[in-house]
This record gives sequence, structure tokens and C-alpha cells, in this order.
Amino acid sequence: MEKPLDHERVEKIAFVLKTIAHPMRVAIIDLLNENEKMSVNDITAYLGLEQSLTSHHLANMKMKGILGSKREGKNIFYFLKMKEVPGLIKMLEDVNVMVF
Amino acid sequence: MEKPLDHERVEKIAFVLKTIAHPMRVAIIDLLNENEKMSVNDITAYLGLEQSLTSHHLANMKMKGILGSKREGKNIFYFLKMKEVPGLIKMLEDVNVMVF
DNA sequence: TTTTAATATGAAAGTATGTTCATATATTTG
DNA sequence: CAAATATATGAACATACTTTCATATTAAAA
Repeated sequence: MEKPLDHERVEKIAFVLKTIAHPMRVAIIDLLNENEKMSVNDITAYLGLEQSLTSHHLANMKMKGILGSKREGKNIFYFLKMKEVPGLIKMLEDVNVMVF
Repeated sequence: MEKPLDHERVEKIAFVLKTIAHPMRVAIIDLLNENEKMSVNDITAYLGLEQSLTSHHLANMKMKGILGSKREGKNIFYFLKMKEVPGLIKMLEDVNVMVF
């Protein structure tokens, strides 16, 4: 039997989960898992969102260490930085939720 | 290259993530991963919470299919129901979050 | 050097989530 | 059956998160 997680770990785990626990964020992460890097415009267009909303979500995930970004001329490309994250989503890919 | 997740899947994944994205919930899940089943009292005592707060969290996770419960006399025991969930936490066990 | 394209930012509004408190319900025990 | 124990519930409040909107910034192109 393993030791229970200590308080700090629990906080960190919840922090990461909270950061990605939103449909738009999951979609963005999935996209970036398949594309290495994408501009804000591409993501916005691909997901059919509003520019500034996409930007807010990206900035938030970047601030929290999930994503990174890099300017290339007029564009800013975002990419996955926290390697554990796509795995989480993969693990839930076939999850079955009755409440839906 | 894999197909992007469809809208419904994204929603379901986010739904599960949202349900567990809270330190108390992570701790409860971790506890139930190591104990098969636990009474509300045990969980409350173990985590040092308030009875009714524990109860609210448990009820919420049960309603959403993460946990199940079973009465045994005076006690009600909760247990893990959604098998994918402990794996998510395991996957983040050693995650490193700079913002902290 | 003005205009256009791409992205960011901040504040306000809207919505959802977590917590507390007081009380209800169910089960066992004396 | 009255008291005690274990758990649930609902409403009020507090806090956090998401979205929108208007505007700022940066870089490229005309």
C-alpha cells in the first residue's frame, strides 16, 4: 500500500487539473498534441472561437506552465510544455459519463 | 496523426476533470484508491474536514459517477467507481508546478 | 509612416463552484 | 421509544472562473 499524497502534492495536482478542466482548454491541448505548435489565429479558427477568448485561455495556460509560446514574425505560436497533460486527456478519451 | 476529439468527447473529458479538480477531491480519491471503501466519518477524520463539507463533496462526485456508495448499518461507505480516475492522479504525482 | 493583421489586455458582467450553518433523516442502542 | 451516532440537505453567502467588449500593442506591408 502506497503512502497517501502529502498536502502540497494534492494542491499541485488539483491546480493542474483545474487549469485544464474546461472544454475549450481540452480542445486546445488536444490540438497542440497533434500539431507541435499553432498560431492563435489557427487555434481560433479551428475551434470557431472569438479571438480574445482564445487569447485569454492560452495566456492562462501559459502562465500556469501548461503551454509555452514563441513569436515568429506577426504570429505567436503556442505549444505544449507540460508533458503529462496530453496523457491525462488520452486516459479519458473513452470515458463514459452517464450524466450526459 | 490522430483525429481531433469530437465535441462530445471534449465535453465529457472536461466534465470529469472539472469534477475532480479540487484539492479535497483529489485527496478523497487518493484515499479511496488505497482503501477500497471508507465511511464518511473516516474520510472526514482522516482529512480533518467538516462533516457536511465532506458530505457535499462526496455527494457531488457520486452524482457525477466518480464514486459509489453503500450503506452498512449506521455507516455509509464510499468507493471509487470510475476506474480511470486514480490513474489521472498517479500521472500527476510528480508534476512540477513552478507557480507554487 | 500610415494601414493592416495578429495578438494581448483589462474591466465589467455573467455564471458556476465551494463553504458554512442550521436542520433533517436514518439507524442503532439503551 | 428516547437518545445517540452517522450522514444528508438546502439555503445563504463567499469566492472563483468565464465571457464579452472595447482598446492597446506589436510587427509587417503598402
